Amino acid sequence: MAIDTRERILDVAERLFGERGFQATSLRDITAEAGVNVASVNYHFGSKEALLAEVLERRLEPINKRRLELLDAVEARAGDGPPALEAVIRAFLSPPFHRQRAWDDDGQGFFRLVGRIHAETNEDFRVTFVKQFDEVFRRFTAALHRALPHLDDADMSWRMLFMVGSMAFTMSWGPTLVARGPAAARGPAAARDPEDVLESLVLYAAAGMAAPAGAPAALAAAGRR
Amino acid sequence: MAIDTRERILDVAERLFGERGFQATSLRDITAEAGVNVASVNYHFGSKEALLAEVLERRLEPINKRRLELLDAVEARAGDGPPALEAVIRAFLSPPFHRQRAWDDDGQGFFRLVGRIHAETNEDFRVTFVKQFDEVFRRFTAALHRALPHLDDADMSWRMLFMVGSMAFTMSWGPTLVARGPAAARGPAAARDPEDVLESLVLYAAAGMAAPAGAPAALAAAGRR
DNA sequence: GTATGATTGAAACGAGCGTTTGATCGCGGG
DNA sequence: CCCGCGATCAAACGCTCGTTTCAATCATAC
Repeated sequence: MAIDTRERILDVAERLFGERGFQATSLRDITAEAGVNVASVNYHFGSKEALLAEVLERRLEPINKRRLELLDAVEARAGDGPPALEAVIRAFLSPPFHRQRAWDDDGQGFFRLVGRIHAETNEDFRVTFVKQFDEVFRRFTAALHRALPHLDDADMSWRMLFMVGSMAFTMSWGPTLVARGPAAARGPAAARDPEDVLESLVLYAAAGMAAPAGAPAALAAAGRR
Repeated sequence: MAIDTRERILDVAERLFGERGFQATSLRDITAEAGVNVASVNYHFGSKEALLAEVLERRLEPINKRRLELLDAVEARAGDGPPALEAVIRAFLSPPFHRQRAWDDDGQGFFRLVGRIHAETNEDFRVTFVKQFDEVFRRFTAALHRALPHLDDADMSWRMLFMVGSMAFTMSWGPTLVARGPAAARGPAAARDPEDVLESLVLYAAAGMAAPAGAPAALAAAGRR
């Protein structure tokens, strides 16, 4: 019926998974909206989980490729010296945002899906999901270590987790807050361009990353407990 | 059968919702593990969603109360001057962490649940969920505005979103990464005390919050695009 | 000791799920 | 012309879900 059944399923699934979550979206919801038969999902993808994997990979692959390209450029510019912290962080954060030209764009489905996926599905799927980022994490960890030599491995790991958390949360909640959030989180100009939010996030993450390393609690304990 | 059926259900539900997510946990899973009848959930709570709401409220209410107490103390100490940024942020971030004495503690269920819940359930539930934080957000927004007068409303809203994102993500993924994360996110000392992670997060968030305000993209566009 | 209202129990309900089946369609190559 | 094959379709399968029913049980006050 459709020009390309596979593509139609992927498009609708991306949007619905993003809007309602993976578990809460049924294959019948997807296929009805795409105007295709229920069986076509299992025919083309094998299972609902495999469909999710393909939805994610279709978008994440180019995003992670772009991240590495941008990092290459930043490191080339730095030569032998340490790369510029803000540039490294921008290389990491900007690719997913550049799919999102406006908060109510068509790309919103994927945008929110990526935010959601970090907290959904089971432990096994998390491991699979994380694997897609292995090289990206390795490269960016190394670059950030060069830019921030005062951080040890543990500090760096946790701070990267903080940064990813800010990003994921913004992608997941940004559209909600802009559209109809609580008064406290909706300033007069809160609904800014996604590009502005990216800039804001880059500044925030760069400052957070560059914060002085704290003493372990074991050492500070006497003064605090 | 049990000493208190209600309490047993709440305890098990908290843990399973945290481990597997809300949608992926069935009432039969919960009641079987709690050793009570399936019907008792609907008898005591009315529905599965109402059970989730009660699981959350049981923990969030004291946490938010504690946040406001700590903020009161910080503001009292500041007198008429601006409150100390790091102290305000610590007042916000520390209460949920203080339930989590170790990464494999009993409190882990709730810890992960709070992280999860930010990305799960439907849009309607989000609104309900956010309402629980109305006063907390208002008070902390005001305090942070006093500590950081250079930020406008929009900047402040987004940066608070970033901070909450780091917190939620850490609560959701921390246990996973500590237990069996990817090599890149597992330094030799990554599995530090939750208290250390809290300190790390406070430093990160304080530095991020204090970052200079960026120019809107519209103004910076010429130089960037 | 029995009446009473709260609680628990086993069983079933109807709906919806992901998946499978087997017939049918459309169409390019022999 | 029809064969073969990938794609699509309606229908059904088996299962699990949240919820409901209604009888049995318990604790307590009289």
